[in-house]
Amino acid sequence: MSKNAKFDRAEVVEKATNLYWEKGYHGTSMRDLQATVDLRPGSIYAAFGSKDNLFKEAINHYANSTGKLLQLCLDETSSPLAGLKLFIRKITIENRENAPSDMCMIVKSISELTDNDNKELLDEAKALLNGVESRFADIIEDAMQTGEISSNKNAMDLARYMQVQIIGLRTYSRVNDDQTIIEKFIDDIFVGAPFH
Amino acid sequence: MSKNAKFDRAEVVEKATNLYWEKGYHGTSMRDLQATVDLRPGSIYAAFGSKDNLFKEAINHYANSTGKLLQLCLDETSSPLAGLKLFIRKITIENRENAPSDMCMIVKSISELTDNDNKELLDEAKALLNGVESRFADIIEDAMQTGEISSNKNAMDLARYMQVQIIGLRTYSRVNDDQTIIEKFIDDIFVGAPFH
DNA sequence: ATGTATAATGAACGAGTGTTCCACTTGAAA
DNA sequence: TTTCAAGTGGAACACTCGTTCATTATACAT
Repeated sequence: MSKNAKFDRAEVVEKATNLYWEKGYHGTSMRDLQATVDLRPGSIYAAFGSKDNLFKEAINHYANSTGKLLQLCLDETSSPLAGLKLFIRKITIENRENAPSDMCMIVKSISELTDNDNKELLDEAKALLNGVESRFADIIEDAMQTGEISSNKNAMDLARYMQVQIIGLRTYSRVNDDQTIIEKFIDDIFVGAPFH
Repeated sequence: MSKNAKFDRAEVVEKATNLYWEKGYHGTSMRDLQATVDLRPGSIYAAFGSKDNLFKEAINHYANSTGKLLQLCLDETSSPLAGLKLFIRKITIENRENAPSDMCMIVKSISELTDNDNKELLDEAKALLNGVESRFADIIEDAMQTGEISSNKNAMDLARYMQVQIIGLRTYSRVNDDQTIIEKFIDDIFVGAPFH
């Protein structure tokens, strides 16, 4: 063996994630990254291999953190739907000021990446968004089990509905960030047609 | 006087728009543009000034075309809401294969541009999206006049609701492009809570 | 036919891109 | 204390970026 006391990898990924999240894949240069994670190219490339690879690790870290936040919301509320609602409130309102961007990093990535130029990263982002959707479906099935939602509904349909509302709302909130309007919209999501 | 038989400016803007729409602002290089509009840098810079300026013209052209499409949909249907629904169907399903991207170019731009690095273009895009929203509000007010919608609803609220649904659905359709699901979703938009 | 103002061309500029390479440093094993 | 594989720093590479500008081509007025 030899030396192994390097930088804190988790911390580097966290910082890289925030930069990619803010500026997007194309808007972030390796020199931007080098500066914000305070590492020289040699170290970054030894640890992550390429800009693409670092991005992949970043977006996975993002999805992971978001998943943990969702679980936290479910744990501190009394029902699946209440947890879901708290989660939406957190990402659209409460965590807004500290977040690098108003929008979901996965959605931003899906929006800017193309099949022609960045197929691999795009597919990664799509897979992660699908992961979120099936997590939503699980939660909704829990809600059907407890009777919070009528059990003759289709969980996948509702999960999809949730997904569209959140994507739409977060993007919309970049143009109109009136907090009361956003809050009202969140309330309306849960009395929307698919739930009846 | 002297020479004035130049290239067709409208045609150049159209081609530039499609490229920006597909690849985004950062993903499109001036050399990409030079190739697709078949002009040398000198001509482009004489006519448009800069990459930013050309983008501004492109996104305005896009908003204009979309506005015309919406009007067309209203003209060939029997009610404001039917027109709106046809419009949504067109942009999400019918025009899909010919379009450079599944998503709305304005939304893509709002998603990728930042206040720090591209404030001017971002503000332009936001203004255009707000323009769409007030157009929606006008249409909804028409629908209230004809009794298609209860007139104790708030037109701005409904316009905002439409906006969020369209943004969410178009983005979502990039991950799941099952046509029957998209169609079902469009139907559901118009029986959604805000309409009752 | 000639002169002239304007448009189009494309080489070139400096700065920035992702990435590589190698000399240097480090710290655990011997 | 010596050894040496692994980690780090930073100059440099080949290329691309947005943009400029001197040159050449063009078409109208005379």
